[in-house]
Amino acid sequence: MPTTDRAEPRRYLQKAKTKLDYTVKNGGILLKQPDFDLDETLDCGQAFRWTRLPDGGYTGACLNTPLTIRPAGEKGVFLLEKVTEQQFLEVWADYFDLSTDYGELKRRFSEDETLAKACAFAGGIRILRQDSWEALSSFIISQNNNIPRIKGIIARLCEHYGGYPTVEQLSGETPETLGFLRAGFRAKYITDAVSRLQNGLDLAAIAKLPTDEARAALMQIKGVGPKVADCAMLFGMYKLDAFPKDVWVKRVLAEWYPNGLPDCIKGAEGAAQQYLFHYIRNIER
DNA sequence: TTCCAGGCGTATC
DNA sequence: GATACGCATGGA
Repeated sequence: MPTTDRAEPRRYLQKAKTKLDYTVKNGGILLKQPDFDLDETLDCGQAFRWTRLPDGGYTGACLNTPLTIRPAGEKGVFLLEKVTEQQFLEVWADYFDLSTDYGELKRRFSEDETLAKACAFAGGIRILRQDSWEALSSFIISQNNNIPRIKGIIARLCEHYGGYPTVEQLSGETPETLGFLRAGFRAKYITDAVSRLQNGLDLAAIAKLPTDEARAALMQIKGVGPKVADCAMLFGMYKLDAFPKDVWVKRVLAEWYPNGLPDCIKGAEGAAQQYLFHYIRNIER
């Protein structure tokens, strides 16, 4: 699928608030971005198609635009291989949310003592701006499931269709014909989402709704509850105020915020959620 | 073997 | 609205 299928291309060019620091080099892009860590961003349960390479690089894709990105020596410097400047600006600067100042976000969050620790623990987390359908379908598959198996199901899905399937490509499938995914009870949720998206439900339109209305619209789909809806909104519609409450975040709330979340995260609850999610998942095991 | 996983639908009160 | 339970599959 061509990159023009992304819902809001050229967002970086339209809405840049921070200076992009990059150079064109060796047929790729050398990116300098201090608030960015590949493990913390690409292997933290936001997206399920990135594979870690022996040197700490990652290979994966946004819809069907592939990428290999590697650490380029010093900390905070990365090489995006075989990427033109135009593709970098139109796809990857947006996908990696390079127009958002995470340094400023972390300073704001760090007014809160627990969040200060979470931000210091993994300061290289960024919110990936994924395709809305890819994020929605991925998180439908994620429910009551573990990350290695989620990756396996999505890998089988992409292998079968020769890339991430569109709603159109899935329109003829039934839970039975999707048996090759070994997705269990989630297969019928995928086909229900496909059916509704082919019959009026419109992700691009939902993305423009206020968060509460968007959540209600997404929850019409069978198998989409509050948590999956918020993940679809946070990772697939860049609604930073979405706050997915999974088992880990429920532990965060019970153990650290029995009296509610601090005001310093207002408007960026989803980003704060990622720091807290990663923190509790990695210190309690 | 048993427990559990980035939950949700359904039944029941 | 709250709580209890089943659910497909397979990693640990």
